[in-house]
Amino acid sequence: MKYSRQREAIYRAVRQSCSHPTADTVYEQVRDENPQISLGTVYRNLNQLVDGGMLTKIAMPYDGDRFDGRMDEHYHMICTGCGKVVDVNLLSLSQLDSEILQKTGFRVSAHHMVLEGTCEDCAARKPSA
Amino acid sequence: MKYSRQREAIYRAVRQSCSHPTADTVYEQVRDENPQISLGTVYRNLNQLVDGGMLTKIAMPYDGDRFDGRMDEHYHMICTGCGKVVDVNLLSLSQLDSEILQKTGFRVSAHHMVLEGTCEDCAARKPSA
DNA sequence: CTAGGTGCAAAGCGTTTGCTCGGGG
DNA sequence: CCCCGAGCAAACGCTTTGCACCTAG
Repeated sequence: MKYSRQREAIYRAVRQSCSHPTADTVYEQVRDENPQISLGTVYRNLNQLVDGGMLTKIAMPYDGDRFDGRMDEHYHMICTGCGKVVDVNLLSLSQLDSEILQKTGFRVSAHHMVLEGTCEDCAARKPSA
Repeated sequence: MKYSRQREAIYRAVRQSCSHPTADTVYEQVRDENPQISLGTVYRNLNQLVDGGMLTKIAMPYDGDRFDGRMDEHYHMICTGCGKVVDVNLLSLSQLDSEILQKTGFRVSAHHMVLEGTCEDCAARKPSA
């Protein structure tokens, strides 16, 4: 892959962020140091970086995709209060695939999981929710 | 909710199907007995039925939403070979929420999970995949 | 009679793509 | 020098919405 200043900036923006940004958020941020960049370029590069195994795309239910610089297998939770997206480390899901294979013959190759709920901050802010 | 012939037909179409149809597939099917129906009406009614707790919407990663007449909690797997979407009954996921609450303080209220892989039929058809 | 539903078409939104120009190697 | 990438704008696919007419209750 040929180097470009824009891709470099996009890659850095996602890696440095811990908010699992959307393409649009990356665009906003990258424009600071690169005012001429276009949204199309951001999408193109995000997809290239995903294809190249440098980033992960998170398909959010009912919302635009988000991007993640963490490449180890994990899942995500979205807070219905503030919209924050946080990581879930792999817990008891490891045996799931073999359990499914045994029971259904379906050989799982990827998980797309997003949990929805209320984060600690929002629970503290509004205990009734 | 006021009765309408169209909503009736849409509801029946989703309940009778075991293929987790998209809005468009429902549209195609309902047009047989209701040629004047519009796609907008199909979307409107599907959403009303989901809001009313009569159907579930399945957010497919990287693809249009699908609808499901099964209302008990379960997940879905999509075959990367043939695109078939099948049900996964709840397995060892039940303790996941409390595990997450303990470790992160995030109170889970909903799961959005789609597993990707190869179904038994496709595995038989093309053993190398 | 009237609130809510339909059909139609246009708009919305996130994302992709065709084209021409520019810059990396 | 050549080709991939950038910038721009138009197109795209799925979904929603505004509007005028219709229909269940």
